[in-house]
Amino acid sequence: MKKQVNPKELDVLLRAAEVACAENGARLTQRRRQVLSELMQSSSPLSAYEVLDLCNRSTTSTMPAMSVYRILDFLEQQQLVHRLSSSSKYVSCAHIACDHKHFQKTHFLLCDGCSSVEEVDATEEASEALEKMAKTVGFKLTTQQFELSGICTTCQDSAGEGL
Amino acid sequence: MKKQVNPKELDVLLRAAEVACAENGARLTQRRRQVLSELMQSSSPLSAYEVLDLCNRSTTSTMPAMSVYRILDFLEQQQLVHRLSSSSKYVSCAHIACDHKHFQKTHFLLCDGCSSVEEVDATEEASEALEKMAKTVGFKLTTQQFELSGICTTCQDSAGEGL
DNA sequence: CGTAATATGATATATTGTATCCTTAACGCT
DNA sequence: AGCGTTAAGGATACAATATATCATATTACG
Repeated sequence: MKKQVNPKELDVLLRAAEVACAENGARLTQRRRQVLSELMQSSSPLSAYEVLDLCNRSTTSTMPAMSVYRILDFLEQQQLVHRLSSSSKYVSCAHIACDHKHFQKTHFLLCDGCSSVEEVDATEEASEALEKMAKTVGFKLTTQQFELSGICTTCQDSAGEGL
Repeated sequence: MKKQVNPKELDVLLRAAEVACAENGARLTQRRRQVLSELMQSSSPLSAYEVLDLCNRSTTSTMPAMSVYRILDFLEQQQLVHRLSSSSKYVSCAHIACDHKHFQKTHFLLCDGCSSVEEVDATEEASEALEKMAKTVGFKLTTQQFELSGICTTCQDSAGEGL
């Protein structure tokens, strides 16, 4: 399970996100911050409309769905959130506050049990094996980012117990 | 580019599909055959509604969208078609007429250029590398099937020419 | 300040996918 | 063949996801 972030951690993350945007000549506006914040606080991926509901619950003004999609697109471009195509949901990037770089080789491990998502880097080994695989049919890979289903440690452990 | 199937090849494929269903105690009904047939004849993935339109264009009676989804689900269970989650589209399986077995380790190479799809088996090497990668964060993979973007041979070749 | 670029609001609509209830077709059995 | 059971498909409604477009507001910056 993805751990909950406390207010202090959240603040650190949001500041880091702001810096990251600034470095790209972009701005982390109030709305964008709000959307990102909701995703950061969620222990599992959220749909665009779930994000919308959370945003509109926590403020007086109401945001249209269109804005959420626009903002999610923006945040995705900034590598601050990732879209999971297998579920049409969004997660905040796990590497916002560290100096981690994305090389288009990030993978997502989706837990069948608790819906949590683990973001991992491709190993050189895996990456090369996939490129080689593609090469056998003449394909030249442009991106490597995919979603693998499985069972996380927590759910593996709890499977034996209780029920 | 996926090659076009001629009527004779199509017939062979459909017969093989019929046999495959029978082996599972399932039936390839007229409607299911129709849906599968449309997918087999398409050189690129089709959305459910594209399939629907093709079906309703080629017959007098009209099928509701619900039926297409039901049938696509059925065909997917029978491993006769695959759903590409990155585009919400469907392709017919490349291994209907051969004795190929699916081990939940089929991958799809999606060409950015021509939208064609190549279905390939995971190599042992890639599969193991991915399992190992997952294991480093305690994940146990349940399925391995994903979609990789790239450029196919044809599009690579034509990129240098012409324009 | 004025203006261009960026961001957001508002509204409409397209696309993808499900729920539900009912009718029809196939199958298994005496 | 007749009958009950199950599987398949039709009809309708609607939910969820996503985009197009035009108007307004905010920001950057000369």
